[in-house]
Amino acid sequence: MDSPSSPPSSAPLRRRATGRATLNDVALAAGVSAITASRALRGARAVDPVLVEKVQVAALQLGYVPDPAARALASARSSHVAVLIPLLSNALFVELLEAVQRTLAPAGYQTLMGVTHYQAAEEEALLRSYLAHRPAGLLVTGFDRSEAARQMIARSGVPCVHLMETAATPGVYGVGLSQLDAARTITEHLLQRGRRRIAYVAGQLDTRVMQRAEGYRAALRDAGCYNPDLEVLDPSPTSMALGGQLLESLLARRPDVDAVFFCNDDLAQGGLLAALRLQVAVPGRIAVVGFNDLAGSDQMLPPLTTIRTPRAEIGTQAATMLLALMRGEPVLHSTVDLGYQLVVRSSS
Amino acid sequence: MDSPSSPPSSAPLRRRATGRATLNDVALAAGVSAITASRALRGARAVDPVLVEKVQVAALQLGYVPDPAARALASARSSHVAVLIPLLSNALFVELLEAVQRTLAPAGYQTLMGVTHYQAAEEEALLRSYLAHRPAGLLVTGFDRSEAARQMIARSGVPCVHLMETAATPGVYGVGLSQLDAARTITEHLLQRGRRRIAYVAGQLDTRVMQRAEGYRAALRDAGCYNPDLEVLDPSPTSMALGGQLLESLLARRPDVDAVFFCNDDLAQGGLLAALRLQVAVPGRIAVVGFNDLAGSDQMLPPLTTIRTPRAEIGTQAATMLLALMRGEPVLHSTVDLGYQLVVRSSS
DNA sequence: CTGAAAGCGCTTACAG
DNA sequence: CTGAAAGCGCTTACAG
Repeated sequence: MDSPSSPPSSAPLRRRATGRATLNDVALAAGVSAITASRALRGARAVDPVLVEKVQVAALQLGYVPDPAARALASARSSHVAVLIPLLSNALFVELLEAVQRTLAPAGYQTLMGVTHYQAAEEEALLRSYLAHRPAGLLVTGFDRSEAARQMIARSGVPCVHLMETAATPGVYGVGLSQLDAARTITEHLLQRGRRRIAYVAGQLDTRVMQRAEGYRAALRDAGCYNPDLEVLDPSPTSMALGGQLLESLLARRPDVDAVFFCNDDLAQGGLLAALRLQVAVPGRIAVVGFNDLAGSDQMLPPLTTIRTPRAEIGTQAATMLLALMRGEPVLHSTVDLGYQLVVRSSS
Repeated sequence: MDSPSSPPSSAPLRRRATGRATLNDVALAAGVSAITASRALRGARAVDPVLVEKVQVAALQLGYVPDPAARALASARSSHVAVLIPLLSNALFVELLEAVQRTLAPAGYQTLMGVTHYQAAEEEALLRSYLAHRPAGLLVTGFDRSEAARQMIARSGVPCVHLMETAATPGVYGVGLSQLDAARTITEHLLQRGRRRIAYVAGQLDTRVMQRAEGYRAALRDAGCYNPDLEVLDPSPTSMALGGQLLESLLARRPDVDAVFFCNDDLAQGGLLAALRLQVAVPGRIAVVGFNDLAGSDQMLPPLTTIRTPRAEIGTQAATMLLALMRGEPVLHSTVDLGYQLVVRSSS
């Protein structure tokens, strides 16, 4: 590293001493070359176990910590994984993110979070910015994105796993569940309880919400009960307040409705509270169900029937799959379907 | 993006062509030296406006994106800011985080999030790991941490701003509010409404929760109503379910209580639902108040009286302060108190 | 299984 | 206001 033949007369001066031990210091202390120290520490390639031991001891004694920037520059791979989620205000994505981070951190990867707000343009901007950092991997939510975003991902060559949905496209990696099947299941549950005029009340209207709408429709068509007039599709962001409003206007317009399937628990919780306020008996007059089983749904009055989605497990498995891809290990199943669970409580 | 003039075949072989334009390519195209291009692009030091223009045009044409790793290695400063929060399951911290990121991202900094779970050991581990990445700045929650953590921060020399609380320690930067004053205010509100047997029901018991307890005690002592028997301090993580349980056992033990101050809205929302379930009139028999004004509190039955904390503003201002510190700009006030707001709804 | 050389793409510090 | 030189701390690719 230091060429011994540069006599600048006065100062030996390493220009900016960082104070920290470098790989060279470790190599020197262990009596090996820098590259051997590097290999010993990374566990890459075969190195004489005796030397590995020596290097590890030296590293420990010197308190050596590899410099991520140097490593990234030399290897053209950073230790960052970018994770793009639509929203942070939805507990679902927060749990997903936490599970991802819990899996990636021990493997030495840093999570870079990006929030798209369900906007294609924001997703593109985030992708552009994060891809410039040459992340080692990418985790994105769902399959629905702009063609530009899709191409950026493809061209970057960065391994990418899709969260939350399942798709059979070969070469595309994903971990999730069938939103359609889950919605069909909970709708069938309502049918089995004898409900016939079942409304679907949705906000946000992102892809997954619309996939749920399809499941709802399929179940009702099969039962000969489908009525488009009972679909309430509002593009506003979901919230408890919106759930209450939508329920109230639905009841005013269609007093004969006997069940409401809210596209998520936020909306459903608000709907339940509005029913309480309006003195609409649940499940006496209307049954109410939600989707996701978020915190609080079991505390409602009455407790909410819903679909439990395995978001933590999705995060963990997606991160694990990404880890394999980043290491160049074979991934047997490019799509993993983690299923869902119907949680029947007293609201239906 | 693709350099149009890459000489093929007889390749002078840059060993690992990344394909991306480098600063040198930009400099060449602009007819200046690399260092001038660097300065022109960063806006550092004075550069002839004519040259700046040329460099910018060249950079644009070549689709030049600076390599963060190279920059970090050369300058010994990364573009990362580490943000340590206790929990992701509390909407408060999520909003804080989002505000921080929204402020930092446009300034070119990446946010590295860490979750401590209120554990000193986890915070130390995160600090150790993140500090190895030489972050440009640090954002931590509150002032309460282990001596080891404190020293790591101090020794690192990395600019650090503390979130959520206010403290007058010189040289220590913080943006927040007085948890004690806010708790005192809402307790006084209950006193003004004629309540006398006011309970404080808390979970988690982190520093801020205990500061609120102090505010509660101070207000009650001033009014001559303080009764330690009305304090319910449970170390469990807070949740709606816990709020319900704690209210129920409190009412069983002290049926004479006429108001309950829950340490946060999670607990209070659960308490309100439990009261509904138990047919305890609110505010008829007991008044109920919370803290933070989280989503849903305005939708409860009855809507919850609470303290609105300016967490988004705290995140924004803390990030802004950190930006100044990272740039070496003077920061006039090392502590910023953003206050709070008493939101009176029907539960009190 | 091990190493000498080169270089990743920037910025620092020093001159002019 | 501008630039030639050196080097940040690693890893790649090539030999042996």
